[in-house]
Amino acid sequence: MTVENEWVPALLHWFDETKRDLPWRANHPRDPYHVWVSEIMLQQTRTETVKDYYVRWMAAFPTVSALAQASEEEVLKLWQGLGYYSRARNLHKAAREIVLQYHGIFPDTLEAVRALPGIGDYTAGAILSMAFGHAVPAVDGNLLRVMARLFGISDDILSLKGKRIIGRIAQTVIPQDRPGDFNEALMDLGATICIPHVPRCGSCPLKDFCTAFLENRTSELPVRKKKKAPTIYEVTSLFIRKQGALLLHKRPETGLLASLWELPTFLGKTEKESRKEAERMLGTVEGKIIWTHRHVFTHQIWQMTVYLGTIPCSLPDPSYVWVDEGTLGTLPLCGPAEKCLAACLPGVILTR
DNA sequence: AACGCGGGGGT
DNA sequence: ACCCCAGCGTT
Repeated sequence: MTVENEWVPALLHWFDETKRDLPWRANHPRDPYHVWVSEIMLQQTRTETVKDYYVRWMAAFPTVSALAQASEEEVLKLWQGLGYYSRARNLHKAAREIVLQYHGIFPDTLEAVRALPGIGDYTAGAILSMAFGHAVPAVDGNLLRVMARLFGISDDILSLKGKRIIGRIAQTVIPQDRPGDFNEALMDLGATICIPHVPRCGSCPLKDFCTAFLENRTSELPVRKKKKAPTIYEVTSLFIRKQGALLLHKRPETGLLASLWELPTFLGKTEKESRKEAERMLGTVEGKIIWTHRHVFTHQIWQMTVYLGTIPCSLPDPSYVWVDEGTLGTLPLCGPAEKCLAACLPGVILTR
């Protein structure tokens, strides 16, 4: 298969003229640690959201070894609110591997980078191309969307087949002298022009080459499978204070919101069911509702009711802890807890 | 291949 | 109400 690639110089020229000014693009040449952290933060996360987290992260953990020396709780605290918390745990784990196995020097081969926890095909390609100049495509949602439109590919872009077809084309056309710029140019184009719903084809540097534009198919491409509907849970949480301390629960080390702190929280199919479970675990629930909230995850919805609770005579297990209100700011809180406490404990510092 | 895993912004 | 975002790991 031959691939017409006259669009590549047009893309690179457009990138040279209009590339976005982002915190992780400040250094030249790019530092692999900086590229790595930014790419992990950007997984499934918008650029605007990442900016502030990235700046705070680099101030706290300026190098791989600084990150390796931090505690997991510090790392999670900086990640609080960003979501997909295994990303933070894997960054931390990988930093320790890099220190132990590579003397703190970021590895520069595809095999070694790809083997680090939290780094898949996309992130490996991004780091190798941007930090080391290797001709490896970074196949993310932007690249898949842009290429599907450019070449009129109607396979599901998230299927293995779709990714394989597009990845092969990208590997063929990626310029050996500017692989990192090529990947970033496609991301900028995907983020600002070739956007998901209604692309801004009028200002696209590739419109003369784009199958979807020329055939008026931009509304049909790319093809993606629909996601399944979330499960709805009724949730009872308890707000229990004792002498300036608040009863919190540390979530398990795996699963949803792993290792984050929350108000004691109990899920059920019905409100009554979740409240019964709260009673069984911690004793009396007072009738007073102090806060309600609908928290939407990707695949679950929590219909939450927070009650005032009485002080239990005993705690079920060591994951329940009385936390002094002055130290709440040092704990990584999960989203629902952070929102509830911001509303119910005005004036208490929740961020370090 | 399907699923779990967050949170927020856009339409 | 959806949709999607600079995806990865597990099953």
